[in-house]
Amino acid sequence: MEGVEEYPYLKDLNAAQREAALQIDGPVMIVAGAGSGKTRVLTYRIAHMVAQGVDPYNILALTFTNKAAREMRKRIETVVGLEARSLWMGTFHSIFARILRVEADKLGYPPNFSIYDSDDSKSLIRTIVKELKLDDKVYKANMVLNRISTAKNNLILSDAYNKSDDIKASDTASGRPEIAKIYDAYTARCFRAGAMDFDDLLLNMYKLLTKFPDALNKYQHMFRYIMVDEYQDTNHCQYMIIKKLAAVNENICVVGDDAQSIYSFRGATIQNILNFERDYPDLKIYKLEQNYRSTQTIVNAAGSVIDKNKDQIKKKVWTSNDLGDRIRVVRSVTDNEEGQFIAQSIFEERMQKQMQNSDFSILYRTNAQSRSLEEALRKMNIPYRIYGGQSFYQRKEIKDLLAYLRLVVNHHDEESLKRVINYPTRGIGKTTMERVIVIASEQGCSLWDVVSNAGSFPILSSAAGKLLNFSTMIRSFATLLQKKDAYEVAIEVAKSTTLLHTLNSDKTVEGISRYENVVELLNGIKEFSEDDTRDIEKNLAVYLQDIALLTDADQEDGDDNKVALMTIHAAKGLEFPHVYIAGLEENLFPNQMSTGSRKDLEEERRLFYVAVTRAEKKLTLSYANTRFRFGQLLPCEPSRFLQEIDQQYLQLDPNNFVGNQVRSNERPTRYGKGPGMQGGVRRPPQKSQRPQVTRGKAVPQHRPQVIPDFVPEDITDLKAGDRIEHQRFGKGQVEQVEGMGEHRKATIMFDEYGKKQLVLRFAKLRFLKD
DNA sequence: TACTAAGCTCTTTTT
DNA sequence: GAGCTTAGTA
Repeated sequence: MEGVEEYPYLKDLNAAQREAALQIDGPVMIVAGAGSGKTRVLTYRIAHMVAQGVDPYNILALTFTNKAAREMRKRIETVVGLEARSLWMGTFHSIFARILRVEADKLGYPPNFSIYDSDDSKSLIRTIVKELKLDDKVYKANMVLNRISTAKNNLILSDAYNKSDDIKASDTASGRPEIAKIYDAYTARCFRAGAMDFDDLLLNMYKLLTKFPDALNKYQHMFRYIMVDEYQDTNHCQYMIIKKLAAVNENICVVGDDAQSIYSFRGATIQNILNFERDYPDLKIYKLEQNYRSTQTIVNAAGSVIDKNKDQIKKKVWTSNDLGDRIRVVRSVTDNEEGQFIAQSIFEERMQKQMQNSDFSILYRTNAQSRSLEEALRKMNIPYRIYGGQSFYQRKEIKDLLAYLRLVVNHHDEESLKRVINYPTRGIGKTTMERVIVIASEQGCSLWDVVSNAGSFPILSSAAGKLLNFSTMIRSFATLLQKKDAYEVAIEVAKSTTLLHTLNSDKTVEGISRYENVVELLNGIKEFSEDDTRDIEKNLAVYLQDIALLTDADQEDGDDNKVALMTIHAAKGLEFPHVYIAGLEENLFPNQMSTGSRKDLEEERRLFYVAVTRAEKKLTLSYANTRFRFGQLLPCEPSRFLQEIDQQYLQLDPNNFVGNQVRSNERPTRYGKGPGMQGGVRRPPQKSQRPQVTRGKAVPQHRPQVIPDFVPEDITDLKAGDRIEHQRFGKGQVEQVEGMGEHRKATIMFDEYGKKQLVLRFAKLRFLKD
């Protein structure tokens, strides 16, 4: 190809990759199988643009995770140099937040708008449900938020939601006719608080582009080249925004793999790929099918599973790599044993093959699974790092300080105000806050407006002084914003609110760690203030908006050599020489919530595909016969995926049962009652989907015993030595009973939980006659 | 109003 | 097991 010698980096690409990288003009779709060098193509594509004289400032590259964005920026920097800094590269949410900050006034938001995370959103929904006097058992925050989120992702505003008969019918059918009202109130309240939730960042971007032609024009010309990674994971709103932005230049390139679409719960739809072909009939499609990452065994095994899906674009992923080892399948008796096995195995591999800790990764379906794995790794002194899970920024002490800072920047931020107004305690209790909330909704103003004018509301008279002190304090912090940097303001807030002092005086292990966390946060703010590698403003408001979109996976790893633990979702885009997939059990992976419909099951299968294709050299699949879940020890059955994998690729552990496992005919019941998730009851799996019952060794069924009636009267003559059973903690032996009458307390040694002290009046116990 | 223990409810995945 | 609510007590 002409001129290629000028760009030595192109030597790193194969023919298909090179074509895709060189085609920088016009609409392009790159269908990239797992491990096919997608990031490499994108990197060199951008490098090539810059080499061709395109100003990086005119390039917009959207990714789904900060990790992916940072990774790509780093790679581009090594090819292009410092110029890469002015690239518009980041997640949808962070790029749009940056733009909306500039354009906020057009939409009626303050430039310092707060970003509500899902906890804030849920808490707001809870308050609204309460205020509307609706049953919070029916209108569960999670469920309502999902519903609102889905609507927003499909560009259905609360007006339209109210007017749509379809929606009304389906909400009524599911027994929740008032969702429209909640949606209304939620939107109004967020707006009143000067806050956007995650979905609003997308939705408002869309509004900006549709309602303000000058803004549309500006960004259409600014983003001459647009690239979207993981296109299969975009939702309708994101699709529409991209379409708008690309409408003038049509230099748009999307990269995706339908087999790795694992975010449909977030509104992602395969429809976007089909729409893309329809919208740009003259588009060029490049298929990257050669896998450079994994052994033949792994590539083929992954293929043998994903082939079972009906919804897919057929493609043949292949590799010229070695055949490699077979995939090991390991059975353990309990989840703890599973952890021990994996830890042991990593230990041995590391020794025998001189591998690094960072060569290993353990993947799982749900965050809760990390606990038993962690324990085992810790016992074997294997350093590990958990990605995702409870994020640093979700810890209480961190949220507290951040809430103060958010409130200083945006006084109207209701969720932050509610969080800190009485922390540390300053005598503003529940009753007072309830009154404040009532006044605010009567007056249609924010909580801050009420708090800072507490004197004018007689009903608040007793607390007025305290409320005013609080608002004066917050205001005084706000005046600092002008003359001091983010770090100085944060320090001042942490000190004057006595937050730092309170934490520092708690000398328990947890207390010290909380204090250290806050100090770490403050250091983070300092770093941010001093960071000059990014071309952005550096005040507190920007910092807050930045970190609102950060997850724990985004913290710098440094040079650490640790085993990586994460959910499969978090593992997307990563690769490791040796991967363990833990918890391959029916109802866990595939997840219970997803075994109802074919679509859901196919998404689980794609998830499995993603997990398997993270492995380069070795893959170990693991499952346990029993697992502690939902507060109970439950029996587990091996995942159907173990049977779906072409058995020729598997190496069965001598003591494992895959293929000849006896299964119970009964599915474990879903926890809790009531209809299933979105829109009614899920169908039970079809008979044919169920793996067949064949001969083999029976697994003991540890079905939890249901104890119908715990009657407190039964235990009036409880005494030391009695064997009892508690509704929650199970069986145990009474060690000591103290106190008289109703106020007696018992110290009980529970078999499962160790020693506990219970107030007998409340304890739901019954005697065991062994 | 603040604090505590007990009880209840949920338990997928992420920005 | 975690996070939240409720009820009782100080």
